Formats: sequence, C-alpha cells, structure tokens
Amino acid sequence: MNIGEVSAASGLPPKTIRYYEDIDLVRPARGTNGYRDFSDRDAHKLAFLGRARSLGFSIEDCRTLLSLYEDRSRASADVKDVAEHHLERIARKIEELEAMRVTLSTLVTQCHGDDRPDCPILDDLAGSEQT
Amino acid sequence: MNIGEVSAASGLPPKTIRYYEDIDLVRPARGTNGYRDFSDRDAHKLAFLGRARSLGFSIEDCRTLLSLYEDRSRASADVKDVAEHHLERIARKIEELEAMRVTLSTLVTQCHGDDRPDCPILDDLAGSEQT
DNA sequence: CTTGACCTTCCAGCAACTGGAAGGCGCATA
DNA sequence: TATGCGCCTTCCAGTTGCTGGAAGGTCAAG
Repeated sequence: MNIGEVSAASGLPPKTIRYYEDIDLVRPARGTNGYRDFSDRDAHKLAFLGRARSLGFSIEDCRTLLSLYEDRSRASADVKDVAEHHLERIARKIEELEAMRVTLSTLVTQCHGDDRPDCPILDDLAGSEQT
Repeated sequence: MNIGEVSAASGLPPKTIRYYEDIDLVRPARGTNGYRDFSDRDAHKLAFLGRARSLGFSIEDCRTLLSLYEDRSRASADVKDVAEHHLERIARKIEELEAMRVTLSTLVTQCHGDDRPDCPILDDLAGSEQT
C-alpha cells in the first residue's frame, strides 16, 4: 500500500503522513524502489491519528494515546486522564472564545456601520482616551 | 519612555513589542544610546493592539483596525466589516470545539477509568476494527 | 519512447510570539 | 574608580502542525 492509497483510506494528505513518519508516529516499510510501503496496521494507526486529531488532541497526546492503544496492559484510567485534560483545555478555550464573542457582538450591534467615522468598536479598542 | 515602561503600561511583554516593531505595527523613535523611545502615541497604539489581540483579532486585522483608527475619514462600516468577519470565525471555532466537547465528554463518561485495559475512548479512536 | 501520474527528498514558510546568548548602557554603592 | 545589577540591544532558534514548491526518480499506458 503506497502513500496515495493510505492517504485515500485514512483521509490524511500524503504530506501529513510523511510528516507523521518524520516525527516517528508511523514507521512504514520501504519497497525496493524507495517508496513507502504501508501495512494494514500502519493504515489503521493513521486512521487512529486522524480521528484523534479531529477531536483536537495534540500530536503529543496522540503519541501517548497511540502507545496506550498498542499497550495491551494499559489502564483505561491513563487514557481517561489524557482525555479529561484535553476536555478541560477545550472547555477553557470555549470560555475564552465565548467571552470574545459576547464583547464583540455587543460592539458590532452598537456600530451603525455606515460611511461616518464614528465607531464604538474603535472607541472600545482605544480605551478611555482619544487620539 | 523606554520599552520596560511601555510594556508595564500596555501589559505587552517587551519581546512582543519588539516583534510588533519588527513587523511595522509601531515605529518608536530611538534615543542616542540606541534605546527605543516610545511616545504617548506609541504607548496608546500598543494598548490598542493589546486590546484588539485580546479580542482575538489576527495581526493583519489589527493592522487594518489600527489604520482605520488613525484614519479620521474612515467609514465605520469598514470597521464593522472586519469585526463581523472575525465574529464569524469565532462562532465557527466555538462550534468546532463544542462538537469535540460533546463527543469527548460522552466518551469520557463511558470510560470507567480504572486499571483495566478496556476503554471506549480508544475503541472510538480505533474505529470499527480491532488490532 | 514519451507522457502523466505517481513517488522521493529537502527547503521554506505560515502565526505570533518566546527563549536564550552575547554584549552595551546607566546608576548606585563600596 | 571599580563593580555589580538591571535594564537595554541584536540575532538566531524553536514552538505547533502542517503545507507549498522545486528538483528529480518510477511506473504503467499508449
């Protein structure tokens, strides 16, 4: 299975797959022509990575999850731990973004948005003083 | 006003301020000793940038906003436009993160999180097949 | 035998900083 | 006057997770 096929199968771009090899997330074999030769196991790993990345796990988290996945004597508590930490990061990020959204949407509704220079958005950004 | 003072005043780290000079967001004067010498106007600009960044505007958006801010004949519609686009990006990002959160929190609650290897989180990441 | 779609490597760049090294400047204190 | 400390300077490298592009090798079809 060469890179194009495994790319189609996993949904990951070839570039990304090469990058994942670069950082040792996968270690495909090589054919005599120098082409990467992915086993089903490799393909499966890449699908795993794609799914984990789509849930927002960092590459380092993915590395951990992958090694837990391949460790038959893992404790599910370790997996849960990684996931819970990630969940917290997501929650914090959502809160941050929500705060931005609230502020910004208020400002946007206050701005009449015509050809006059007067603008509450800029006023807010500029703080109390004027220039 | 040298960089330390303007840093304290704006809340931006000196490194960031130097970076902003590097990319031409501010152009502080220089003293005879080579030190940057920030005017009140510079300090004000930096505070503006800090506020805009804290609302999640990209550097390029900040550049645009700053130039609108300094353009007395601007149309508030242009400012509103930038803000609305940014608001949309934020909304999309929140939706993405919410989707992750929903999936992840479901998985996390399903995982017993003990010393047994059995784990719904890994099962999900692995997809339908097993290895 | 050539064309075109693959594949390879390597280098550069994105965003927005941040850390660290190596060295200059300014002021207080011994 | 020396020296020590904290500030300032520049420059280079690293972060995260890819992505684009150049230059070239390989393979199957016509």
